[in-house]
Amino acid sequence: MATGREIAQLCGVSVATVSRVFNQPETVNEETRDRVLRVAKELDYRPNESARALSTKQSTMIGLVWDTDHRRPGWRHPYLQDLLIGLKSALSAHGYHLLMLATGGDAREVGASLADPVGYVNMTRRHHLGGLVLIDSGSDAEAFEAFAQSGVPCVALDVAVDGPRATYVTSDNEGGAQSATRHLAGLGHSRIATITGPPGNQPAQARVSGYRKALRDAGLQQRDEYVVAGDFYRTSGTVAMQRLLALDEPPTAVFAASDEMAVGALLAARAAGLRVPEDLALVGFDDIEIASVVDPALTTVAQDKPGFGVAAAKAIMAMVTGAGREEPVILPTRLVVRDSCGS
Amino acid sequence: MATGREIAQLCGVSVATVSRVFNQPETVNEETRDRVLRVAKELDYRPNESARALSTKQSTMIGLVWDTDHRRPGWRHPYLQDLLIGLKSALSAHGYHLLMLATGGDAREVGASLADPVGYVNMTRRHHLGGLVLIDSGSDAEAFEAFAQSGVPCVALDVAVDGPRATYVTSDNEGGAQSATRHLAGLGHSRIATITGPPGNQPAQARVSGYRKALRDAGLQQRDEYVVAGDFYRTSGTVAMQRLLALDEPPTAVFAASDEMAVGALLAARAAGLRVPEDLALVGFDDIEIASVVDPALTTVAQDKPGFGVAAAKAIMAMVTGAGREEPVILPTRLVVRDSCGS
DNA sequence: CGTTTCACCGTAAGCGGTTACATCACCGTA
DNA sequence: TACGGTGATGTAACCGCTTACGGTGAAACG
Repeated sequence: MATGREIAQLCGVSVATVSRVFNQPETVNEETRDRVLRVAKELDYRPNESARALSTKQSTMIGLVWDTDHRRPGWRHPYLQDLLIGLKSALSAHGYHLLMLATGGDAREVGASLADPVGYVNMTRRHHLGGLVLIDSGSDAEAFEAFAQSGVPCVALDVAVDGPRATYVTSDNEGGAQSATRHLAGLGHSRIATITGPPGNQPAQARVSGYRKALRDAGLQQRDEYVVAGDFYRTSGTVAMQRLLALDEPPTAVFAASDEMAVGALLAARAAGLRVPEDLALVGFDDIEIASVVDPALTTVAQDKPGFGVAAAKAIMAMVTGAGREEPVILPTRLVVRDSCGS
Repeated sequence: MATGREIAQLCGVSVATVSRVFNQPETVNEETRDRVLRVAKELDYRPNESARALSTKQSTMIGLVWDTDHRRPGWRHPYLQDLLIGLKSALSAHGYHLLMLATGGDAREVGASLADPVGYVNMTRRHHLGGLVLIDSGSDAEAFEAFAQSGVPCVALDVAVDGPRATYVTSDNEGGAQSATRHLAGLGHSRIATITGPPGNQPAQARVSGYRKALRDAGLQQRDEYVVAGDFYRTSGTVAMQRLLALDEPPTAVFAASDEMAVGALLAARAAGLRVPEDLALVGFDDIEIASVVDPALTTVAQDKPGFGVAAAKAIMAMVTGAGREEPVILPTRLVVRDSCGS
C-alpha cells in the first residue's frame, strides 16, 4: 500500500498537496492535480482509513446494533437478510461500511449490550462511527431511547425514538393491519379475532389499533376475548388459536400480527379439525418466505423489507452529513392475497 | 471520551506508562498500575481504536465479504442470520467486530466486488483488518482463490480454498447426502433420483457424490437420467421434478440438494397429482425454517448453522494471532427425519 | 565504595493522514 | 515603483496511541 508521502515524493510535491488533491481538489493547480492523480492511480493509492479517521474524527463506518442472545436465544429477525442487503447497498453508495458491533467480549472489552447503551455509544466514539442503526430485538424501547438521547446520530428500526439526532423507520403497521382486517370483513366475516404481538412492542400495538379501526369502520362488534396476546413466535400463535377455539363463539377469521404466529394458528386449527380457509380465514403479517409455502398459502401484509434498510441508510447518512434530525419514515405495506382466506 | 494524556496527567505519569498499563501490565509497578486503572475506570477510558490501529497496524475488526446483487438479484443465503449470530458471538469473545465491506460505492471509493478481489484486499489493508470471512455467493470459486492467494488471512465458507494464510469451513456435504440417500434406500426405494445444485458449486458436487456412494453401497443401479441439475432455487426444483416425472420410469424417491428445491419438487409433484410421501418420497438439504412448515414436513439434512459462524471465527482468529494457516473444518451434518418420506 | 544489574518510567519518534498558517510569485493598481 | 490581493504550495502541528531507547535510583555485587 502506497502512502501519501510516496506519492508526494514521486510528484515532487508535499504531502499536504497530495491530501488536498483528494479533499479540496479545486484549491490545487490543475496540472499538478493531474500529475498526482496519475501517480496515485498508478500506485493504486488509497488513503489509510485509520489515519484519516484519527485526524478527522470521522470514519466511513456506520455501527449496527443488533442484539442477539438476549433473553430469547431462539429469536430470529423475520427478514434480517433483506434488511442488510438494503442497508449495505445504500450505505455503499456513500462509500460507507457497516460495522456489526460485538456485544459481550473478553476482559479487554468491557461489554456492551442493550442493557448498557453507554458501551455502544463509547464504541461509536472510539471507532469514530458516523452513527448507529438500531435493530429492534423485542421490546427494548427504553434502551433505544437512551441511544437516541446520547447525541450520536442514530436511526431505530421499528421503535419510535426521539432525540437531538435520532429518528426511526417503521412500516405502516396500523394501515397494514387495517387493510388485512378490512379484507376479512369484506369477505363477510363478522367474528374476526386477532393474535397480537408482545405488549410492549410498538408495531404490535399499532397492528391492534389498525385491527380495531377496521372493525369500527365495518360496523362490527369488538369483543375483548377476540384479542389475545402472542409474542410473534409460532408457538404463541398455536396457543392463542387454541384459546380462541375454546370460546363459546369462536371467531371465523383471525388476523395474526406475524406470519409465524399465523402458521402457529394454522397448525392449531388443523389439529382441531378445522379447514383453512373453509372453516377459518387467516391473515398474517410480514410476508416472510414461509408465507408462500404453507398450505394454504398465507394471505398476509407485506413489508418493504429491503426498503427498510435503504430508508435507514438514507436517514443515517443525512444525519451524518447534515446536522439535526430527520423526519421518521413510515414505509407503506401491501396486502398480499393468497389462499388462506378463501375468495 | 477521555484520552490517555488526561489519564496520565491526573495520575502524574507519562502517556507511555498509561499505554503500558493496558498493553504490558507486567512492566509497570503495581501501585502506579492500580492508580492508572482506577482513574481510567473513573473516566470510563477506552483507547481510541483509530489511533491504536494506526500505530499498531492492527484493528479489532474482521471483514465480511458478502456479495449480494451479483448476477442473481433474488439470491438469498439459506441461513445467513444463524451464521452471523455464530460469527458475531465468537468474534466478540475476542473483542473483535465484524465489518461488512461495501461493494460498489461512489466516486471516492473505487468499487470492490468479487470480480475484483484486489479492491477488497486493499480495504483490508486500509482498515487494518485482521482478516476476511468470505461467504459463498454462488460459484465464485476462482475469485475466492484470488483472495486466498493475496496473503491476507481469510476463511471461506463452503468453498475449498488454499493459500498461505487461508482455510475454509464447510459441511460434510458428501456424508449428509449419503445418509439422506441411504435413508431412502433403507425405506425400500430403488428408483432414487437427485436434483443437484449448480455445476460449479462445490457443496453441490459433494452432495451428488454422496448420493452416488449411497446408491453404490446399497447395490442400486445408477441412472444418468436420475441426476438432474438445479440451481438451489425453488423453481429449478419444480422444473427438475417435472422432468423426472416425464421419464418412462419416474423415480419413487428424490433427494434434493437444497430444501428450496425440495419444496419446488413438492409443488411439482402435487401439481402432477402425486401424494407425498405415499407416491413420492422426498429429502432435502439445509434444514431451513421452511422445512418444518411445509406439508408434509420435510425430511432433510441439517447443517450446523451457527456452528459455521463459530468455526469461521475461530479459524480467522487463530490466523490473526498465530501465523500460518489453519486446517479446514468439516462440520458434521444430521439427518432430520420428518414426514416427507413416509415411515 | 565503585560498579553492575534491574525494575521502573519518561522522552520522543513514529503511524499516515488533515489543515491552519506562512510563504512566495505574480498580478493589477495607485 | 510600491503595494495589497490572489492563487498555489510548503511547513509544521496535531489527532491519540505504541514502543524503542535511554535515564534514574536502589539493590546487589565484588
